[in-house]
Amino acid sequence: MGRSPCCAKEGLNKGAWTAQEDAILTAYINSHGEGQWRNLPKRAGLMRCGKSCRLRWLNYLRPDIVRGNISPDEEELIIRLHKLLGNRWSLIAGRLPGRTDNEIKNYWNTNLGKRTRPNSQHQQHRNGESRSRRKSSDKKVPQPNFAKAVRTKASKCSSRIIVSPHQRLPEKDDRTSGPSTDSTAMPSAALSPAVDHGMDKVVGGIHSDGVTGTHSDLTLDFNIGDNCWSELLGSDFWETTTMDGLDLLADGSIYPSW
DNA sequence: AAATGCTCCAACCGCGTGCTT
DNA sequence: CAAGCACGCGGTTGGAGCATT
Repeated sequence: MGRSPCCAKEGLNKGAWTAQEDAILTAYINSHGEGQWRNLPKRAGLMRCGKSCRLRWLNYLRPDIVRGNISPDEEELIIRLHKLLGNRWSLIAGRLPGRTDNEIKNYWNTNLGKRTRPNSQHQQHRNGESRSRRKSSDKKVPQPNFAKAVRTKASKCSSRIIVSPHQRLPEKDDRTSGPSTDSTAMPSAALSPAVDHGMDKVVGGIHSDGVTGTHSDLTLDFNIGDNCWSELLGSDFWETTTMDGLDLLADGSIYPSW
């Protein structure tokens, strides 16, 4: 099938977003809502590709984004979910309220990936000569001259900043008050039905308070098709996953037994 | 203090998929 | 049914800033 370019590339800004662009995009989405990404730049008056706008919104401007360091609980959860789901970053992100797939992917590539497989090709690539060589030779189109590009680099910080006041964070605080440091326990917010991604439905059915619940409440309804099962069976999932805390039902759903 | 190397993350790119025409 | 469109996803890259020499 022929594919048209996502947008006309001529005259569009690329690279870092300026504060002004951020403001325009935020204002537009606040008043018109998300979606229609292709037409959004034109309507909002942005010299950006729709894709770029979408990415900027989803990864940075969205009000419910949680910024700051990944907590140990989140890290644990990421590792577990990665064992379970592989590189399905969006699915994993759906289990971590306020975290974006991009952020988790970056975190994995820079931290967890290294730790779990220290001699990986990825690390060799990132640390090896190929990268430094690329840096000097592979030149892309120079970025346009922005008046002031916003470097949105997240600084290291010891505390998390919650942008949205109505965003309930994982019941971290609740749990820290108790002795529950069980490594098998998923942060309960991770079970919130925040995201439901098509075929890989990992629908956490849990009470909205995210605290109480029976087994049926906690059922992770893996709506897995044949292909996905064969993928799972063919992978090292059953070797790498301890499955402690997870029970497999005959209907294919997996629920935690803690 | 300067040069060089490395890390991290925002942003880009290309592809797959579902929906619409 | 095929073609085109729109969106979402995962992999990759660029470059600022930090660390080391």
